Amino acid sequence: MTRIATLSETRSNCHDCRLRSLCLPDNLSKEDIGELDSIVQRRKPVARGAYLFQAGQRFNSIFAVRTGSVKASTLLANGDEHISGFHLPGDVIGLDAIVSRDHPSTAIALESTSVCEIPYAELESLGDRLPTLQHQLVRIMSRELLAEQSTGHLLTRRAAEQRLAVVLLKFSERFANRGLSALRFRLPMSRLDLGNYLGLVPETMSRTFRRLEEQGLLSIAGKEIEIVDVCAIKALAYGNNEGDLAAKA
Amino acid sequence: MTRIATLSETRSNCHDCRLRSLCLPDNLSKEDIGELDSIVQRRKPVARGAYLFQAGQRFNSIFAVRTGSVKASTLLANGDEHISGFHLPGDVIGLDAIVSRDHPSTAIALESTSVCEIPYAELESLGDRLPTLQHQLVRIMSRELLAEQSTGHLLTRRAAEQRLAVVLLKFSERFANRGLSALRFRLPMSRLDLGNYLGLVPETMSRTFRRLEEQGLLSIAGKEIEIVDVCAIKALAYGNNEGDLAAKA
DNA sequence: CGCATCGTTGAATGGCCTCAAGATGCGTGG
DNA sequence: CCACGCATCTTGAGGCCATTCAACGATGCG
Repeated sequence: MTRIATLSETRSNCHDCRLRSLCLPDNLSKEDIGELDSIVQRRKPVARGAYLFQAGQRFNSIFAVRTGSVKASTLLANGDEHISGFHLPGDVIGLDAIVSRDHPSTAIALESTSVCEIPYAELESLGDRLPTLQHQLVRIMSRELLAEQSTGHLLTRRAAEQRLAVVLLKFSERFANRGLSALRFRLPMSRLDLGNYLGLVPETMSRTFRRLEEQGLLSIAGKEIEIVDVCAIKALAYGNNEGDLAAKA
Repeated sequence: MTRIATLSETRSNCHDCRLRSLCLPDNLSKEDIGELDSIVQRRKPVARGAYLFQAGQRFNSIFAVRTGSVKASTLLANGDEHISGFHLPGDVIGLDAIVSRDHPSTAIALESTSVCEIPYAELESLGDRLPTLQHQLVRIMSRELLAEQSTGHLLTRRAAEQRLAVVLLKFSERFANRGLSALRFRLPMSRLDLGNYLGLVPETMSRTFRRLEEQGLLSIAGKEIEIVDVCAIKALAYGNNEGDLAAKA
């Protein structure tokens, strides 16, 4: 809200952004980045719990997370919230709305979060002139599709411990891609939200975290997670899962 | 394998394709469709059980399903197969490979299946000249992303009956989009594959199908499915799920 | 017609959900 | 700085449902 903070936010640009390589400017020339930069809108941070956009709302822009984190959720017919994913800095949000006129899901900041807003009509026009930018948009969508597939269904089957192991490894990888530690990180969401995402109730989340800590695989302090035994976690997530279902001989 | 069948296949083109509106040619001018058509390769059908491509294989082309059906699967570290999705005529396959050099998953024909192969390098070049084609590619990827999100996690939570109800409604919708009946259709995959996709063992699949039939919601004859009570199925899938977990007051 | 894959049916085990209650943490206001 | 209130998190006991194990029936293909 202060003038100075707003200024320091707006002063930033794509070229100096340390998340550039994850985002739309990747592979672009210096001049092209300047053109992209001119259509990017940087606003003041979104407060914890505030909406970036709501489901059903008209789609106008995609958003790139600069700092903070965001959860994507939909409201089920019975009133339950269903969380479809979490977004970290460098992620691009709203790509699932391009095909329709409206946002299919709601985006809520998990903490104070600053985003770059990119009006889609202008991005599309710019892409018509800058093939490299267009290709990068397609690459980012392909990346999202890949991530969605690999997580979406690794969570369908498998026991609670395995689901948790998978999602922790996914976050570990994502933090590592952003230059942060792969073994010590802070999960930005509550246990309730993470459980919602995994299809587990909070009680099971609590018990499962405790079990993994007792087995010496994790060290937990609130939202701070330390992966103590990476090999064991990986084996649990992807490896020989004797407790798995549909085991083929 | 016969000469005539091959000829009748190769004779087809994008402009006459009845799946045009679901696929890349949608929104394109007649001339642009001709340009797209010139880079599309139509080969003889892929036999049941044969690979379109395998995980790890170099990515060169995307594929559009013309007739038949395809399952996408990955091999887990323990040797289990994990099915990440099913593709019907009009679907575009391989979009998740654009970001990397290699295919992340394997595509296997569930029946005799004919596809259009579209070399991606040529599509990209063509897209640089034809903005409408480029936009359509982005729209298709957005559509896939949306579908992946909505199915991927509706299956995470929920009981067996609800998972089955959700997936049957998804197929119903997809068949309807292709001009087929929304209430009577033939599932192209085995119960084992469908169970794998849903994270349920074959025994549970069998029992769940039978239970829905006994309740008068379905009529089943092998792979042929008839949805008898659509409302009840929808209520089960999305509605008031008292047996659901994480119910919020 | 024989074999292999797929599908079905029946018990028993185990894991996750439900319900209930207490503990912890954190932001707010006194 | 402390007290309060609320949301989040934890812990315990019990029940339900999907998996497991085992065996049989159906189907389809050579």
